[in-house]
Amino acid sequence: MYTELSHNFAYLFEDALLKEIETIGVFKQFKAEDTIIELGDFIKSMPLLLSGAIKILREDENGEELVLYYLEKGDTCAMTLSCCMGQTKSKIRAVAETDVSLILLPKEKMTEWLSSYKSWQAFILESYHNRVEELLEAVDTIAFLKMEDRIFKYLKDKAMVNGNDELATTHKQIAEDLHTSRVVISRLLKKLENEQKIQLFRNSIKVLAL
DNA sequence: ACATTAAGTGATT
DNA sequence: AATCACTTAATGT
Repeated sequence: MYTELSHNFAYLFEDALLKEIETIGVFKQFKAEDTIIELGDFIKSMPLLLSGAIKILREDENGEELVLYYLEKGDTCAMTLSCCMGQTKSKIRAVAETDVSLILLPKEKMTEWLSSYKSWQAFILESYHNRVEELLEAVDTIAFLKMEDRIFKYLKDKAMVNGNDELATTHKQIAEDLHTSRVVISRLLKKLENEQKIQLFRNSIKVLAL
């Protein structure tokens, strides 16, 4: 675990902190599609992403959902940060996009290290900054982009975090992620295919214009 | 052979 | 962009 840890975080944290993370952190793995955080969960520890990607979704009481952004290696979850501070329930759902490995750190440590490690403080602030930026981008996408552009952006993002331009997904799933109907997705995907931007197959889509 | 799920399409709002 | 209604194609049992 230490090798994986230092591989991802050595440039961020000093040795003493890496050692602490190594002894205190709990290594965990998830398979693709596994739910990592459910809506309403109490957060008692914060994750450091070592590998894979996590999809962050907003969801209402009816199970209607909407993808906000993805987390990748070296990231941590901003929701976790604010939940650890305020003792509140999670307002988002986190689902493993790919196979994921991460380290869980108890929330007491995360606040304790804020004062004891400069590098930790910088990392937390930087993470907050990045998450806010991503949230704003998500808002812009929903507010200002037409559905057709949203789909294409979604496909590109998905290809990016998966490291694969062949996406194993269905029109129905895309519709759920973007919170629209399947028929709309099918139509616009067909249009994108005619524009030579993607190729459609049953249960998969190949993104051409990356 | 039959049922189920994924995807394509015209018409309407 | 959403919804309805219907068709076609692929896949599972």
